[in-house]
Amino acid sequence: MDVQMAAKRLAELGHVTRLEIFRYLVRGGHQGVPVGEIQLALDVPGSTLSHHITRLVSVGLVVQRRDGRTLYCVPQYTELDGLIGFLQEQCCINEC
Amino acid sequence: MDVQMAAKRLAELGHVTRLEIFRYLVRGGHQGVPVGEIQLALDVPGSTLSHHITRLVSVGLVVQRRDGRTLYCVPQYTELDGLIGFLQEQCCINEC
DNA sequence: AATATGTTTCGATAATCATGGAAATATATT
DNA sequence: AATATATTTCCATGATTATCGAAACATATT
Repeated sequence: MDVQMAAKRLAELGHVTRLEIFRYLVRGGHQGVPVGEIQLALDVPGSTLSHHITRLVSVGLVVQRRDGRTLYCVPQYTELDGLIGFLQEQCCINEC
Repeated sequence: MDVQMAAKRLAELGHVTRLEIFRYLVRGGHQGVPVGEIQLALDVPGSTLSHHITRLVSVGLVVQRRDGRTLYCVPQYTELDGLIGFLQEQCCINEC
């Protein structure tokens, strides 16, 4: 992962609401969580929530899958791992 | 580390210039790097650089130490570790 | 086809952030 | 004290972001 992509992903996770959304998704597992369930759980207005999810999707941290009327949001564990790896590489040059 | 602090730190690292500054500091080691050296290395105008460093300091990712005329910027490895830990906890609930 | 449910897009407003030149501050040297 | 070096603060401008109600869109059910 290059530094631009890392920065973009860090920026998207760098917002409390989005970080909480992502956390909620990760806890939900690989099958994904419906947008409506996130809305209920985190108590965020639909339009605001949609905006934040769009941003997470735009950097590849979340993927959406539709099943009938419900849209499932699936956290991309691999991308998060990559981001963690990037930070660790930075850190470990002089530390680990 | 609570979610607010994590989000704040992620947000500050979520900017290419700041991420590059931090990377440069980490590679510089524990003794720290003078502001002027960062400026030279990354080719950022002084006022802009100062602004970004201030932000990194404001969330505890960098600490400054003065020696004569030069201000050394010291990356806080422990805080970065904590942030990485936070992300890993999120990730590992369903994955690792 | 009409209605209900789930989610997004639109649109407007307020807030925050990024940028960099010029001037100011702090410390050192002569 | 005058000058040089290192860095910041001030200031203004432009850009991006956050917020959320209302309306629109998509899919399902009756």
